[in-house]
This record gives sequence, structure tokens and C-alpha cells, in this order.
Amino acid sequence: MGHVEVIVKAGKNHRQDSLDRALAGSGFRMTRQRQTVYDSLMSRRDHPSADEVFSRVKKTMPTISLATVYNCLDKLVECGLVRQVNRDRDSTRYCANLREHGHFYCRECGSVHDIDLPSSRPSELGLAVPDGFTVDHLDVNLRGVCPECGAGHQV
Amino acid sequence: MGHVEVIVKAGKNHRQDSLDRALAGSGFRMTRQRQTVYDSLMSRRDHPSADEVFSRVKKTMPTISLATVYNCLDKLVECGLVRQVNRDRDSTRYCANLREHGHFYCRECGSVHDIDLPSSRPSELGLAVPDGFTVDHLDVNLRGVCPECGAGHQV
DNA sequence: CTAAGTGCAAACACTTTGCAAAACG
DNA sequence: CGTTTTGCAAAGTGTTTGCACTTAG
Repeated sequence: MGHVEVIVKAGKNHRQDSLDRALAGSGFRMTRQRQTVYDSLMSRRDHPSADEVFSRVKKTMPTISLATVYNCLDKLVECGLVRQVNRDRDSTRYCANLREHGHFYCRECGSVHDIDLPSSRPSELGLAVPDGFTVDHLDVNLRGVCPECGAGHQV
Repeated sequence: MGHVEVIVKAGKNHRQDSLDRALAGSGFRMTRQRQTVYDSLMSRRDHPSADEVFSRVKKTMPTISLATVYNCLDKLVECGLVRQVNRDRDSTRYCANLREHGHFYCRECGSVHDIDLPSSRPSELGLAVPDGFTVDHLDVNLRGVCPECGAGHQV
């Protein structure tokens, strides 16, 4: 029990350190709201929308507003701690996994899963990018059915 | 001149045939609006938003409404003649290129370019999709700077 | 004829903004 | 203390919907 405590605390301190550093690095201030939003994202590594983050954060900080959640999320994106994940016209989702990765969207349940990329360089994926194009960012999305939803259908 | 005429006419007839067939195949009716919207998409192979399609189509059909353009585009997507292209929260764009391909978005000018994919199967792109996932669709997006915009910067 | 499609305006969901009050450094 | 950030409500954007009128088959 004491052991678990230590790990959790260490995890949280480390988390807070990166937040502190990242905010400072981009010239932003540390606020209770930003910390709470970031904690919420880091503690559950799913892909919540701003509204879902709002709901979660309201439990520990009932006075926070949705606009502030958007604001905090934007700042976290700006300082590079969080990635935005867009799936068609759905609400933007937020992802605290900074590893280069793509996303799998389940057509049935709407869940989002991270998919590792072998490389972030288009040429290594066999993509034929014509001369003259400079590629900054590669975004790979898969659609289909996740194991939970597929199980029912395929016997 | 006569030659060009013939080609253009043939192109248009072929185009109309596919539209006829695709609509019929999905149980939709042919309308002047759908034909005009489809022609507009096919004649300029760029990636216009619904609003841009609306502007273009209004020139030849001034009474058409934006809602109808959305409606027509949706039907064209449903019968498989057109693909939707979403870039973050931007307006949905529409693409009449049915070859399997990805898209390159220029950060500077916002232009969209088609990028050929070597395969539509994730495994052939080296993507590690965990067991149990069924993949229907693969969507690859690149961000960066296109040749026109890049030229100025890199001397 | 009659079901499907159009055109309009109003509704919608998600996101951003303007501004006074509060809080960080 | 001076800025930055918050919280609220209001505006904005892209898209969809409800409904009377029109049209394709």
C-alpha cells in the first residue's frame, strides 16, 4: 500500500514537473485549472472530447467552465503536451500519448485506439510524396470494428 | 476544334452515365441539381468545400440552395461517386478522385493534393494493427508545405 | 399520380470571443 | 502590481432539419 502510494505520488510529481516545464517553456502560467485538466487527461489514457474532459474535471472542480476547459486544452496542445485528434466532423478529441502513432476508430462503439507507426517518415511507409513537398506531420487513421464489437458478429 | 468537342462530349456522357448508374444503383433519382453538382466536382478536380461547390454551381443554377448542395453531395457520397475529405475542424471537402489515395494539406496556402498510397491494406504499410481489429478503411493525411509555398522560403 | 427531392429559414452542435473579476508570479 | 487567465454569456461557423412546393419516374 505504501509502495503504491509512492509510485502514484512519483507519477504525479513527474507529471506536474513536465507540465510546469512545458508551460514555462511556452511562456504560459501554471494554474489550478490547467493542472486539473492535464491530470484528468493523464490519469485515463483514452481520447475524451472537450465536453467529456469538462464533465470529468467538474467532479473535482465544480466551478470550472467549458470555455476554460477548451482554453486549457488549447494551451496544452500549444506547449506540446497533448495532441488533438479529429475524426471527421466529430468533436475534437484530446490525446496525451506523445509517441508517434495513428488512431483506429471503431465504427460500432466509437472507441478510439492508438496504433503504432513504424516510422513517421512518409518515405518509410512507402508513400510517394512528389518532389518539392515538405512533410511536417503524418496522420494515419483506420476505420473498422474493434475486437469487442467484432466478437458478436463473427460467431 | 471539332475533335476537342467530341472528346468533351464523350467525357460528359460517360460522366453522366456513371452518375445515372450510381444513383439508380442506390435507389436515388436523377435530378438537375445532382447532375450539376457532380459536373462541377468532376470538371475541376480540386477539393472544394460545400460552400465552394455552392458558389460554383450558383453560376449556372442561381436558384439552388446551400442545403440542396449539401444534400446532393451527401447522396453522391452515399452512392460512392465522391469522397468526403476532412481536415481537422475545417469545412468538409469533397473529392471526386476514387482511386485509393491520401491527402497532403499545405500549411501555408491550405491547398489539398492527392497522394498515392502503395496499398490500402494496413499490413502492407507496416502498420501494426493488433489482433481482433477489422480494418475497413485507411486514411492517410500529410501536413506540410507545398512546392509553390516552399519555394519562397528555401531560397 | 405519388414518393422523392428542393428551397427556405430556423435549429443545431461544437467552438470561440468579449469583458469584468480573480489569480499568478 | 501588472498581466494572464478565468467564467459567463453571447456570437460564430459549418451542417442539418422541418415543412410546403415541385418534380422525376
